[in-house]
Parts: sequence; C-alpha cells; structure tokens
Amino acid sequence: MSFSINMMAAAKTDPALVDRLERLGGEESPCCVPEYQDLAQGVLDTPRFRASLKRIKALSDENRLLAVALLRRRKELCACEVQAATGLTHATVSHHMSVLVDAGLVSVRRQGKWMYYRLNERVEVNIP
Amino acid sequence: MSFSINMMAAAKTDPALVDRLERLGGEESPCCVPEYQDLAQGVLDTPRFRASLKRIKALSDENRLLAVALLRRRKELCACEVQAATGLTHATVSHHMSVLVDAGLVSVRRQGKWMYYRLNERVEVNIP
DNA sequence: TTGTCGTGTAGACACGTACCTACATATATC
DNA sequence: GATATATGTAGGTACGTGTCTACACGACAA
Repeated sequence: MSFSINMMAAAKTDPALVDRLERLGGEESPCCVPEYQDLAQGVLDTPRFRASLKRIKALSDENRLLAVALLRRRKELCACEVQAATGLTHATVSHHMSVLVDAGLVSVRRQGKWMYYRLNERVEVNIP
Repeated sequence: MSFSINMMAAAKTDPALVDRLERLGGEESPCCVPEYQDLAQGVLDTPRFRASLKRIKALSDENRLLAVALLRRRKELCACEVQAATGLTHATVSHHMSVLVDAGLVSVRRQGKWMYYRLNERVEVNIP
C-alpha cells in the first residue's frame, strides 16, 4: 500500500527525477529513494512541525528577536519601551508584538493605558 | 558619558516619544526609560545576536525547516533526496541548502556526482 | 462629557526573497 | 576527448511582509 502511495507521489514530480530515483533505488548507494516524499509529508503534517515553524518565523525578524532578547533581560516591557528600543513607530511595534503573542512566545497584560509584554515560561525553539 | 549617548540616541526618535520617556522616567513605574536604546544597541552589536538571527532566518522557511527535520532523521541526504522530499527544482534546493550551510547549520561533502548534506553537531537555536 | 494619551487596526507602499528557467560547471562513463 | 548526469549560478518574476501614515478604540483626568 505504501508502495503505491510512493509511486503516486513520485508521479507528481519531474519525470527525469523519477527516472533517476528508479534507476538508483536498487544500487548500493542509499541515495534517491522516493519514500522520502512520504517521510516529508509525514513531517509536514505534524502539529509539532507547524508550531515550530510558526515560532521560528516569529523570531526571524531582527526587531522581534531584539524584543524577545530584551524580554529575557527585563521581566516585562511596555509597548513604549519596545518602541524606544527599536526606533520603530508604535504601529509597527504593535504588529510585531502581536506576531510574538500569536506564536505563543509572549504574553500580554493590560494595566491602565499601558500594555505589558512578558516572555512565556519554558519557551524554546526546537527542530521538529 | 553614557547619559549623553542616551540623549543623542533618544533625539533620533519621535519627539513625542522622547517627551513621554522624560515625563515618565522619574515616576514610580519602571516604564519608558530611554536607556533601553543603549541596551538594545548593546544586544544588536553582539556577534551572538547576529549569529542567532542568521540561524533563525535560515530555519524560517518551510522547505528549509523540512530539510533540517529530515536530516535529523537520516544521517545524510543528497541533493536529489531533498529535491524528492520537497518537490522543488534542483536550483531552488541548491539555493536553500546553501543558505543552511552558510548559516552554519549544515555541512556538505562531495562524493562523485552527489552532494551529501549533514546536520552539524550540537546545533541549537537559542535566544540571544 | 470632553480632551488627552497610549495603543490597536486598516490600507498602501517598498523591499526582500522564494521560486522558476536557462546556462555553466564538475564528475563519471563511453 | 565526447557525452551524460548531478549540481551550482545567474537573471527574472511574483508573492510575502516589514514599515509607514491615518484613523479608531480604550482608559484616565478635568
């Protein structure tokens, strides 16, 4: 069953690549077997993969990584502190912090007019 | 000395923000002190920050993260295996893998016509 | 209530980059 | 040496997104 799935998956790709895979599959080299498409799909479908990718994307901006780095040094930062640290407008800061909150890296709490951001506990970025 | 640097740094930003910082600096709230600009610059200039950002950016693409995830499962992958797993053209795969190699996450070795990629030891993405 | 202040939201713009095609390069085979 | 194969490189295109301005919303003060 898995074999037919492999073939169907391989048929979607470049025919020349399929030829190479079929020719090289039986040789002594462990290279170029079409089962990698199934393996990849299994990884891609994992919620763990999706969550890791989302967290990594949230950290992949210079200003957002700076904000997180500062949150590791100070317990909390308000929006205007992040604005002062980054030199961005408050609108851009709001957008960046919402990305971090949405990724589960940062929590936010409101106190009067100020929004205080805090790094979530046990945050770690791991390769899925 | 650091105070004058603070003031110069603050002068580059929004005047209204500078006003807020100056007004709020002396109150009981620890919020909104212009020293955050110095703190941020100190973090930004760190080679550790630059290296982390480069590594995180390298991992922030779905196909590159998939390649790294597969390299955690298989010891080595050749370029055509990554091509089979991702469904991309060999040119795009070459580009992605060069990004991973350039970020220090992956090593590459040539064996005949094949390029074999391997995950570097002790690779971890940390928040600087 | 009205005004002020801090912040969120919407829309537009510009830059980065993921992706492809076409060509170049390196290696193995005939 | 000539050809085939696997991969790298160059250039162009399209889409994502970081950034801004303008406006809206919530909280506090007079």
